[in-house]
Amino acid sequence: MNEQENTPTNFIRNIIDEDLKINKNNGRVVTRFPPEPNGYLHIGHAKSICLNFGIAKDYNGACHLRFDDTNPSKEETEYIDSIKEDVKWLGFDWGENIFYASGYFGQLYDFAVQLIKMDKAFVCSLSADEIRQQRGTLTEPGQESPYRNRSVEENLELFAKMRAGEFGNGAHVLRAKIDMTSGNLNMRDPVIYRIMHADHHRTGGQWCIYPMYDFAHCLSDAIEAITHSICTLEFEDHRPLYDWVLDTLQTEHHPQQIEFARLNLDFTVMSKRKLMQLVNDKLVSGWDDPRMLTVSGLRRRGYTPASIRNFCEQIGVGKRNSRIDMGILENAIRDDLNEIAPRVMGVLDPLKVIIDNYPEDQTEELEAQNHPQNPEMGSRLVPFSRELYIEQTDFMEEPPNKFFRLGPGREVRLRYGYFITCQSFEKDAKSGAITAIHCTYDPATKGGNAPDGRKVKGTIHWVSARHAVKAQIRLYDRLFEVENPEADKEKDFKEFINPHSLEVLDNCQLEPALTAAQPGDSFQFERQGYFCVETKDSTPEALIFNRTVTLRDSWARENKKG
RNA sequence: UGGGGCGUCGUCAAGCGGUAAGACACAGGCCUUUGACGCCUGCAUUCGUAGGUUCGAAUCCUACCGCCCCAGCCA
Repeated sequence: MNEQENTPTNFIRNIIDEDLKINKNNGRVVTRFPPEPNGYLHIGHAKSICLNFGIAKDYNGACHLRFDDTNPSKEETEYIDSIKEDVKWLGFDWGENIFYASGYFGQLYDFAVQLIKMDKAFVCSLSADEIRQQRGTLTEPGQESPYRNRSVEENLELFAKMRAGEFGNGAHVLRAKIDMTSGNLNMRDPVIYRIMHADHHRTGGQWCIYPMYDFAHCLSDAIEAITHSICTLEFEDHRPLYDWVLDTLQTEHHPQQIEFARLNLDFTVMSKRKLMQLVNDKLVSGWDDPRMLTVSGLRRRGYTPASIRNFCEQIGVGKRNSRIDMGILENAIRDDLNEIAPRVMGVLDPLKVIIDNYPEDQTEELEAQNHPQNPEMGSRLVPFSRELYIEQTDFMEEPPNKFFRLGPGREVRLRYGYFITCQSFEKDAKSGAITAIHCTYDPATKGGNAPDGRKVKGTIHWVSARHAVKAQIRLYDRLFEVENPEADKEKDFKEFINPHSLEVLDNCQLEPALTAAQPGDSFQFERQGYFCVETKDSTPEALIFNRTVTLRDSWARENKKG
């Protein structure tokens, strides 16, 4: 499907439009997506990616991919690789503009020295606990550190020694000298450098002091001459510090920080920390478990890049804390797959049908459209024979009036096949389960049309038993049972995991054309939903499909209503 | 009791002083060899509340009310 040509506007685009009007930044627009490589990207990051790269694209600007790798104790190369893969897969291109905060460590160090020389920063030798105690509270001002008035010379010397590795972790920190009485806690002489004897995944053992976010981020933005630095709401309180650093250092560029509301989705959690817990506690199979709202999970589940981009466009960008309905995400993937997925027949829960008046050893090849709305996608031949499988749910012993499917004496159409009428059925005496049904077919209705013009209300899918390919199908449901797993203050979010979020069906019967399906290929199993070939576990000998999303089912809804 | 934000349909969200877009959801109807898709219709006399300014306010002013974020040597 086509993505909308004109992206809906939002307050950030309005700001940029205004900036352009007054020729701010000489008309340049440069954004950046700055992930910390400490986890996999999720749908919330996708929103930010679409926002930043989308703006760059629409304003003929650029969007930098910059890894905010200032904390070696949490970051790993594995995450860098996955992030790059995910951004690319989503359809965005950073071109030459890939950067690392760690690439600026030298410059950042020099900026810190400059701050010290301006008497705007000092080495503080208080412990972490002491600093916390002296920071004050939300309503009381903090106290100034006893080390606040060290001489510039002493600060310079101490900072050099910090860098040289003469002190252990935590012995000293470098703090900006701002205002311990500020109502904004971030301005109460924030720590901007800490000692951390740890190898960095990119700079190795070169450094044993690392800059804090508030110092590294704004300066990285300035170094790259970013024009609009878009981040989430919780950084609103940091903006004064962002501006303070750049103003005091009088950097050539001073990007504008703009905050927007992060994405929250119903029935899931959206923080890397919590997603990591699910992985580590083995509650899911990994970061790319198809139930995870990670980019890699969605990809494995069968979501397309276009569907995610459309979703991000539909939800908009604002400053309100909101919670988006899962239905919007599902609608986005249905919308895309409806256009592009070939149609195919597969029976998830098979029920044997014997067509008593069909010759025992006969087989026919019936033509089926790959996409009824798009004839260009062609057709295929589907084998038909005396014994078939239909969906267990397509037969009822005592069907209600509005049930359009099979029941004793009822006639239905087999899609692209024949009209069949149920004559009798076999039932397991003990369990009461229907084990097989006997039908007769009308040879005149081949292909699905009755020459006498008679109509049937129902059309059901089927598969020839003799020709069927057996496959495993994994059905997914929302990972959590409650709308907001994080809302309960008493209970841990993991207690709300939906025990039925994964259901594995091992006896599915598919039409033989599916043998040729390749990992990642998506199909619509008619009347069921969209499914894709599992990328990790499926083999040509043992096909495995993931259900991406069901089709809308107004019959099920009607039933629920009662 | 400090500082920073936010309050427009069930859920998102436009709107920027001229008389409430759109999307999803929902309800009806049409179409149908997918109870899918598609199509049509309906869906906020009202914008957290109360005042005020104005010919005119969701948009400006004032005061309340409610919700979110901040006390990492995390980002």
